[in-house]
Amino acid sequence: MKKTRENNDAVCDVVAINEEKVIAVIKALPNDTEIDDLANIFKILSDQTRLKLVLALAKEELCVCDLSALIGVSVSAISHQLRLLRGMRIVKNRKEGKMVYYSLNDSHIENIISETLVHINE
Amino acid sequence: MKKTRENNDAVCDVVAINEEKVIAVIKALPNDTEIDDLANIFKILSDQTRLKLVLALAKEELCVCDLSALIGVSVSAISHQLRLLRGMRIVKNRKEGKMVYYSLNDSHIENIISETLVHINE
DNA sequence: TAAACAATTGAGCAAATGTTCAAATGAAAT
DNA sequence: ATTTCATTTGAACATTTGCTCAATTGTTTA
Repeated sequence: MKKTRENNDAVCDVVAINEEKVIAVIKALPNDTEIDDLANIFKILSDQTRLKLVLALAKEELCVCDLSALIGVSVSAISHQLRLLRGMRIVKNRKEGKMVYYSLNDSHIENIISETLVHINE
Repeated sequence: MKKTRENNDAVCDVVAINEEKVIAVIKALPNDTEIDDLANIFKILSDQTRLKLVLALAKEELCVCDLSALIGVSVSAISHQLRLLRGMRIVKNRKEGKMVYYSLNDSHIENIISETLVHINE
């Protein structure tokens, strides 16, 4: 029951259970930047509100107020989430008087979602 | 400055800025279950550790210890995340003595990821 | 049988997340 | 000019998340 340290840590005691395999896999993996980008795209789509925003805007250009009614979430919450989507250049907006109209700025996102829908309905 | 309620809530004061549009979009959206499933898939891929697990297991069957070394996260943390991935049937495992080998249980996931990689490298 | 060890599990904790609330901004209408 | 209203913004808050730590399980080895 020694507890010097390193009891449950990253590296297992066996020097290398499959060092070659591990190294080969590491080399085959996307690089850190790509993995980071991947995770960020999945993260932005992982919230129901944001996902619905993207799905809706893929169909129609809509104002914040409409989006709020459509999704059933407060205008404020919608606005906060739109900000994040704008930050990732997934949506863009256009002002018309008091109103702000949002639309999709990224057709690839639709492909990602439809690919995932295929997966779900398999 | 009336604060009866409903000041900042879901529905804007204008009776229907674009009721038809909104209703049309609602009808065009995936149903609630599908949206929920979509969000859950994106959520499970939105964490770097889990994403790396999936990417690694897409290349090779690996034991928990190897995965821990490969990703650089404690065995315990890896095990916790593998549990979630197992829960979503994204990975499966196989026991061999003390060791547990994990592999991908879902080829669709690879398509989703590669579709997203295309998007990133555009 | 006891010791070793890969893996799992549950509790605890700090950080991140999504919402609400209240106030601010900016454009249109009176 | 003042009011109205769509939208934005920042702070506060509760919840969720992913990790560590310690203990446990189950299998192999001595």
